[in-house]
Amino acid sequence: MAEEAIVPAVRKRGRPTAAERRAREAQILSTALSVFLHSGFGHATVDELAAAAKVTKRTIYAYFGDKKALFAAMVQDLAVGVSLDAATDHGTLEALAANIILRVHSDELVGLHRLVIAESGRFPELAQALYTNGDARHIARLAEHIRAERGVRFVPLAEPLFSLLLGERHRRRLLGLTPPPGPEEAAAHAEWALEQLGLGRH
Amino acid sequence: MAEEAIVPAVRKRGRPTAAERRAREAQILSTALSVFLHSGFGHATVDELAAAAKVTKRTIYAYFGDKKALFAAMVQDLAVGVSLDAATDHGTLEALAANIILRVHSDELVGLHRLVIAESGRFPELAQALYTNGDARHIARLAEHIRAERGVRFVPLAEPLFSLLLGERHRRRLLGLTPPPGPEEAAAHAEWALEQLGLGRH
DNA sequence: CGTTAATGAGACGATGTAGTGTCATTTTCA
DNA sequence: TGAAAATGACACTACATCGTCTCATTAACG
Repeated sequence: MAEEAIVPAVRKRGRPTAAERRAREAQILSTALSVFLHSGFGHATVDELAAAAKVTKRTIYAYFGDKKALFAAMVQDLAVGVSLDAATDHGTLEALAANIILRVHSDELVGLHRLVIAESGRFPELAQALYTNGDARHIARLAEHIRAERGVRFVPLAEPLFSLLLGERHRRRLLGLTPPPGPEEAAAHAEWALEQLGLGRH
Repeated sequence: MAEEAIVPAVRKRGRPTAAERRAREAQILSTALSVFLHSGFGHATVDELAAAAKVTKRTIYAYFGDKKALFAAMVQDLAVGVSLDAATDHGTLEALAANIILRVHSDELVGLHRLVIAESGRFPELAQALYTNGDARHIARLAEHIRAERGVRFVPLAEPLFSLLLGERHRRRLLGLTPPPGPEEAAAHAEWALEQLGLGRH
């Protein structure tokens, strides 16, 4: 997604400074994401990964060892950044719910889930990392807001609420059958889900 | 899974009868499932598929053309058989719900979903087939039973009910993080889901 | 300023695997 | 009974792609 790093793209020979080295590493990890998301682990070639990062294969192998290690490093790196942006922290439960819907339908998260589901046999630990930093965190957020805005006795509804927020729409999205919803759709669906569980604003 | 076909394994030369041909084709499709489920589309080799079906590559190519066509034929073939067994037709809504939970957690359906999600970019039509013959059919069954046992005004709850029946447990199952539930767990969870939506037996 | 680390460029070897060709063999079908 | 279909066995081609190697080049570092 983000083709531009903080430091301008490094593309020259010679020994790099420490900062350049870090920038290059970040650049590889970042572009690897989009390549893996687009092609999957099996179909993405190392040449493709190198070209996307504007680096040679030589560098990739020097940095990460091999393709699997790069993949693992990428997912680990992402597991940190994937968590909900704190921007939604101060909204209402309704707003948070709508935001979560938009987030889980994003190309980034959908692609990551597809990738990890596909490779869950070969990279079991990645699935755990993704779930912990993704769904589990979303549910925790919902629980916080429910306690603050509806009362502690409604907290157990956080998980079913999350399930309803995703719903069939998200299953179809994972299968590539439906496009992501727009903001209005997300808001409407959030309201509806809250109603179903008796969490609607009365 | 089912290594034994109805007709004994065909392993001889010479021109086969029409029945033998059909049996061989079914055998290839059946063993292809287990191979693809185990290795994924990319990692499964045609030699592996041939060996599993006790057939030579030559025959596979004669029957299906190429690897992609075999994969497509397999999913098409399965989409028909994957639908709920009619055995649950005469039970209560509670029993149907519990049965659906067990079914969607089965190795077969979970593996199929993983496969199709992984290849959704390359085989979009397979995703549609799987959804239509899987989830969509489950929801339709639920709707029928809800109308018959609870009243027509509750029919719109069929879809959210299905979402709750799957819930986080099923998402974790897809990621390989949780084993399938047992019958008691499934029944308990079904009751709980029905309660949440006001569909519980009172 | 010389040494050396790090890289670009791209050729290269090794390997795995999709798909085909050949030939003998066995069985069906006319 | 004879021709043709279908298959097993398996060598073989074609090709993609992982990972390494060589060499020149540039800049960091002592």
